[in-house]
Amino acid sequence: MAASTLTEVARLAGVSPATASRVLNGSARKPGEDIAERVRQAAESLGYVPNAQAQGLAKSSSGLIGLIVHDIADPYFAAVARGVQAAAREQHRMVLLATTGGGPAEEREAVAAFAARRADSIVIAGSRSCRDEDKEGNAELAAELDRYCRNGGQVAVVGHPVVGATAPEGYHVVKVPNQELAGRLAAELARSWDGDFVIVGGPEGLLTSDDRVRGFQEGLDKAGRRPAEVLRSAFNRSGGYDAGLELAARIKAAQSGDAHATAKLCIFAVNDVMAIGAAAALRSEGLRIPRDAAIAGFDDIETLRDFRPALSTVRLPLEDIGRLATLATGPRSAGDAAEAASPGGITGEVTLRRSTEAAA
Amino acid sequence: MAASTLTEVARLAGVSPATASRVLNGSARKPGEDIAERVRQAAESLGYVPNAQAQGLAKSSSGLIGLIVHDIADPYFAAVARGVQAAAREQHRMVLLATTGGGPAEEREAVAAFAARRADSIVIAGSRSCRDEDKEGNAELAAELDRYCRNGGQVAVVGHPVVGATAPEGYHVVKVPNQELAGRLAAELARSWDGDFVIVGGPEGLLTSDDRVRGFQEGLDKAGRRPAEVLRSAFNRSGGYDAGLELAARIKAAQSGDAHATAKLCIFAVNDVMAIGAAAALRSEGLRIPRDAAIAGFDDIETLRDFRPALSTVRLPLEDIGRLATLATGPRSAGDAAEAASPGGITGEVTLRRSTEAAA
DNA sequence: CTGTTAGCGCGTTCAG
DNA sequence: CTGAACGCGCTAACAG
Repeated sequence: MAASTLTEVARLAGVSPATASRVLNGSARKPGEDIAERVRQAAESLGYVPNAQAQGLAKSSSGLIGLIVHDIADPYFAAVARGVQAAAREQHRMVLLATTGGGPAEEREAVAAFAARRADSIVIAGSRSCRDEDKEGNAELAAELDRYCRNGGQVAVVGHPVVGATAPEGYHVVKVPNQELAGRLAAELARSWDGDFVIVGGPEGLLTSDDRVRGFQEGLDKAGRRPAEVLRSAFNRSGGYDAGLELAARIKAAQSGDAHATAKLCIFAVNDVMAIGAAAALRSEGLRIPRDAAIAGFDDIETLRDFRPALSTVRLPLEDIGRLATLATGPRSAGDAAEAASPGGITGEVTLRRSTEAAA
Repeated sequence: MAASTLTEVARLAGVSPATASRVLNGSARKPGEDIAERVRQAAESLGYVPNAQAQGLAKSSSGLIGLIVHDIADPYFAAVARGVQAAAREQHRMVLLATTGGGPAEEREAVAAFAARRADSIVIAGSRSCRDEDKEGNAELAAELDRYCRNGGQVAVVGHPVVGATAPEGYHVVKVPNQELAGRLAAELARSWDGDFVIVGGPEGLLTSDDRVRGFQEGLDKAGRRPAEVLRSAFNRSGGYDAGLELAARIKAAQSGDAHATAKLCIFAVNDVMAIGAAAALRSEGLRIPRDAAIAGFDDIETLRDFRPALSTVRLPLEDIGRLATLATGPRSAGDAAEAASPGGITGEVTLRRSTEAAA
């Protein structure tokens, strides 16, 4: 009761399997139109569906592209995934999805699984970590990727290269100017904001977070402001919420204290989701934005754009990032075309909105 | 320069490929521990990665599960995808992702592609459509699914069966009580809301939308309220926004009109994303919620929970839905276990929040 | 232009 | 308990 095979189609059409293969798949040479039609009819009537596994085995190329994310329900990754999916579709490839929660060990597992499935390429979308506890995991991940590339696989990493990875043939990095953009955000904010700044960052060692923190501090410095204090918490909504609670307590203390000359705080959360969490915490403590504190994020997540007060942030073309990563691992021409389309690589845009307006 | 094969491992270990296969994969028969260790060492030193394509060919079972969504960046689908992914991972299966934009023709394509890859099962997460224009597409999709099931594939559809599909062996439907829940939402709203209701629905013929519209009307009826007018627009944020603009105009007209006795409107958008769009439109027209109008959604999308005013909605366990669909298509035991775990199937919960509070 | 042959890498009978 | 042979479905070299 299994699906019908090419051989069966060929038999029904009264030709050899090779001929059937030539007409049903884009072979270089075209059989006669008369016989071709017969084969097509046979295939149709049998409901023939080619076995991609067998094709892959024979051609050693699967048409599969593996995508590794921390969490597909996180809108950041969902947006990147959309780009990957769209580009894959254009290239007639299919996306294999793996979610890892961000641990290098699980990422290594995912790479191995993709390698086993003979995925033609792999896109790693999640932020890299260089924490000590991840050191071993990173090394193993690097080794796995290295082997994968040596076997002809293509890899694209968003943001930073995998820590410790040598850069073999077929290893691409889609650079995201997190640091520079965070610096520009700081510069723009410094223009309209007199008070102090606080940064709500992810765990130390998360490269994306670290870049944004560093860039923001640089921006402040160039604007002649003193460095911001950095609060560390989880790189998600709940981390932002925790940090927000802490900040709310401080703000309320300052407000009720005698030294109420303390200027208002501007909070920079290293991503939008954390910023929303922090904002929720402030609100739950009875504070209002931007009256009692300003807040800015990073990424410009689409779903969050209707949030009020509108969140100041840095727009990142997440979909393009996914698309670019995919194209980089695709056929030669596609990668070049992508490079030609956006020569400088990914770029973002500081977007100031209501949440950081100085007016009380 | 390709990956090393089982044969190479066997040669290095000085055994036959069959033996190597037996030790490296969970075969029924266990070779001697001494030789097993030698094989493992050889595999390790060669960096052997089994070829899943070949395994699949030999065993005719790929360990792949195909997931079809309208748009992976839509938080609804992203949440379902997370559940599917999690369940797949537990079963040591991998997820193949396809996004179709909702058209039956593209869904058919996706099913065919999954079938070609010999996915063991397919989960279809997007709402079904019974519009006339989709009739032909639905029929072809149904035929494709039918064939897939006949060839031993497992299918799970979230919400409604594919229109026109016979229900072959291996065809499961994860039922979602949209109608009943919408009815309960209407009932609860009717308790605290005196004014009229308006429904912002998706295009007519979108089954999920239709169910929610119908259920809401039923709920109103049972509560002794008159039926709500139904506005139709796209089943996404932008559709909600369009409808919101229209409603804003009406509300403003009513407010400035002499007959200002017109009671306030309560808007029910058939999903959260549309509700947020509608809310944004009202706001952009200078109206406030719930002062000038109340609004409720459906789904309880996680990312939207920090939205203010907090959105009244119906909580749907999206992740569980994905998980259940996946388990239903899995090994016999898994499906039964899932059924045992939630015997009545999916259930939701009406959640009233600030956006529909009657107090001005 | 078509048919035949030989693998792709692995699981799984069968003998030994 | 091990090894040799065959087949999974298809493509790519040859031969006709």
